[in-house]
Amino acid sequence: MPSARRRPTDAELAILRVLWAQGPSTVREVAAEMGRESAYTTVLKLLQIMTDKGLVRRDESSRTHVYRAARSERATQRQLVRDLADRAFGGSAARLVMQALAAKKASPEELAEIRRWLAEQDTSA
Amino acid sequence: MPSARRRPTDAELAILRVLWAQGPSTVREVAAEMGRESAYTTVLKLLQIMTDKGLVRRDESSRTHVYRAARSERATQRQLVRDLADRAFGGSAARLVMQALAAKKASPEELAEIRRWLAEQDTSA
DNA sequence: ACACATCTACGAACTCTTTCGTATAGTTCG
DNA sequence: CGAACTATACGAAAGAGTTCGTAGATGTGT
Repeated sequence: MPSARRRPTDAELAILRVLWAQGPSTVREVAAEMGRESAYTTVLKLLQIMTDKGLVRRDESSRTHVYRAARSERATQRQLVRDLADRAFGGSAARLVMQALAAKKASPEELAEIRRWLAEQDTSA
Repeated sequence: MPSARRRPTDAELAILRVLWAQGPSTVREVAAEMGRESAYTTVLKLLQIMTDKGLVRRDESSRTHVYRAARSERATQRQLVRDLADRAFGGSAARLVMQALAAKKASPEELAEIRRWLAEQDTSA
């Protein structure tokens, strides 16, 4: 039973981002948020495919279907991070972390938040 | 002038990992390291494509060409992290970091290393 | 020289992703 | 009703990625 969790493609992720930000949405709402970059039917087709893949759930109770992300943003983020760690960092999340900190300057506030997080880890150890 | 830096595909990344670990290598050496997963000519074809894309450099001075990664492992890792941050974390590396720490348990040693890194950032600020 | 091994180049097939046009059916409102 | 609008479904094409077989050139050993 290969429940093989595949990572969302780029286009799929773009749609998921809208669903996470806006909550359950119709095709039109998603398409509107994505600007004129992609035609209405392109978004529709993607959402249909994503429904088949289990990435989104579809409420068909009204004629205009409403879609929502099947997995939370956090869970998906974790999956993507894990995947990247495996593919490019020998499975080490810690090494990924240090590259991440180097890749984009984090604001002092963000650094503080990370320190806080690390401190919590310490006390619970 | 689209110098558009695209991220390496999965198969390309698998080859880059071998080149980073082993240094400049022939097709045969790369293929050997990757096991029987992919045929010799598959690796060859990939390396040819990667040469065109500028992901690897090819030394043709001897009949058996020698390939090496065009960019360092670190630089590529940073690019991948930045790309993931943009696609899934609203561009925030810090948020990516916290998901990374949550996604895979880091060892105490790794956590210590991260703290050290953060401390350095502090003094240089 | 000949047989054999090894190398690169190339093309073709197959899959996956992305895009959008068209068909068709339900809804609204004059 | 019927015209205009809006929805889903579907097919098809274009592009990207991956795989590998075959062809042809080059090197090696007897």
